[in-house]
Amino acid sequence: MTKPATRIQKKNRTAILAAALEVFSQFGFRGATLDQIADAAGLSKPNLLYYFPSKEEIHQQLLTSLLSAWLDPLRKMDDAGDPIEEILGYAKRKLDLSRDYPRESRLFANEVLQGVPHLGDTMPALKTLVDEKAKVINGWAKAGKIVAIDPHHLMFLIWAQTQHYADFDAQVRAVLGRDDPFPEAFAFMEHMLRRTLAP
Amino acid sequence: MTKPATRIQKKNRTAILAAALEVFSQFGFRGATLDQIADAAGLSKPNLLYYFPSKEEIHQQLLTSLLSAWLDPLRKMDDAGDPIEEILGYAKRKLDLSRDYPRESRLFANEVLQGVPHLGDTMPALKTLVDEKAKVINGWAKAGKIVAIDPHHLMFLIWAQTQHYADFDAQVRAVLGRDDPFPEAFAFMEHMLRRTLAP
DNA sequence: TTGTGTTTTAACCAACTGGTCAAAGCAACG
DNA sequence: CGTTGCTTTGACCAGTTGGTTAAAACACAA
Repeated sequence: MTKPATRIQKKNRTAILAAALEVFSQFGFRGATLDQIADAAGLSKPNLLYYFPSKEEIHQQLLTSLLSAWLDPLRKMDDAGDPIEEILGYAKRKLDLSRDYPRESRLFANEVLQGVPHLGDTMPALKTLVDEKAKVINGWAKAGKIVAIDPHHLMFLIWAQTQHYADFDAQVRAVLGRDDPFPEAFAFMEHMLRRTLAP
Repeated sequence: MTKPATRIQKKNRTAILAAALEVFSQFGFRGATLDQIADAAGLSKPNLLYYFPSKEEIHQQLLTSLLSAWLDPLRKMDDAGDPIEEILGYAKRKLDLSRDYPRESRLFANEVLQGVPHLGDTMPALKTLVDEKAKVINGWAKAGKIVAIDPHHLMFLIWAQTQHYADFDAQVRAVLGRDDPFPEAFAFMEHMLRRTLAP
C-alpha cells in the first residue's frame, strides 16, 4: 500500500523539482547547492530534506523523468511513413523540445559533459533504441528513398544542431544580438536535411 | 621590467594549467576544487596558490588562452578562396580541434552552458568576427557560388556538429559502442555541407 | 475541544571549501 | 662555506556544504 500524498506534498514536491531543475541545469550537480534549491523553491533547507532524502535523489529523479520525454520524439519516428518527412518530423520535435524545455536540455548536457556519471546504466537502452532506428533508416536507404548515409552520424547531427540552440543559448543570443532564433533555425534545418537526405 | 620566470616556475605553471583544464572541463568552475587540481598537478594546495593567486585566476587564464585558439580556424577562412572548399576547410579545422583538444571544448561548453559568466565581455568581439565572416558568406551567395543561406545558422550548424563529438563524447561512445568516430564524422560532415551549400 | 498525524523550523554537526601565514627546505651564486 | 632568494609545507582559518535532530507549529477529523 502506497502513502496517500497530500495536497501540500504534491505542491511542495513539484516546487522543489522545478527549483532543482533551474539550479542543476545552470550549475551542474556539484556546482548546485541545497541552499540555492531551497531558496528557489521558497522553503527552508531542512524542509526540503523532509520531502527528498538527499541531493542525489532529487537529481536522479529529474534525470530519469527527463530521459523518457527526451527519447519520445525518436520513438515516434514511424518506419511506415514517408522517410524524409519522418526524419524531418523527428528533427522538428527535437527542436521544439529545445525551445520549450531548455533547462531540461541543459541538465542533460551537464550530465553528458561530465561523462554520464548518474545515468551510465541507461546508456545501453539508448543504444538499443538508436540502433533500432538506425536499421529503419538503413532500410529507407536501401529502398532508394533517401541517400545512403551513416544513420548514427545523422542522429548526432540532429541532436547536435537542435540541442545547440538550448545548451549554447548564451552564445547564440550574443552572436545574433536578439532572441528567439527558432523560426529561422527550423527553416535552416529543413533546408539542410532535405538536401543531405535526398537520394 | 618583468620577472625572469625560472625553469621550475615554467614547469609548475604549465602542470597546474594542465591539471586545472582537466578538472574544470569535467566539473565546471563551481564543481571543481583546488584540492582536486593540486592533486592532479602533483602539488600541495598552498604550493599551487603560490603560483596562482586564486581559483578564478587559473580559470580565467585557461579561458582566455582557449579563446584565441578557438577562433583561429574561423579567422583563417579566406574570402579569396573557393567558397565551398573554404567552408569545408573551416569545418575540418574545427573538427580537428574537437578531436585534439576535447578538454578545451568541454571547458568552453561548461562556460557557455552557465551563461558565459566569465567571458561575457568577449562576446562582442566574437560577434564582430562572426558578422564579418557572415558578410563574406553572403557575398559568395550573391555571386552564385553557394546557395542563399543564413550564414549565422550555418555557423551554428558547424559549431554544433563539431563540438558535439567532444562535448557529448560519452554519449557518442555509448551509442557507437567504440572509439574514434572522427574519420566517419568528417566524411559525414563533408557530404552534408557539400549538399547543403551547393548553389 | 482534543487528539493525531503532517509540516516546518531552529539549532546543530562533521566534512569540506578557498585561502593565509610563518617557518622550513632548497638551489645556486659569490 | 655562507648567504640570498626561490620553493614547499604544516598548521590554521572563516565560511559553506550536505545532512540530522528534536521540538514546535499546524491541519483537521472526531
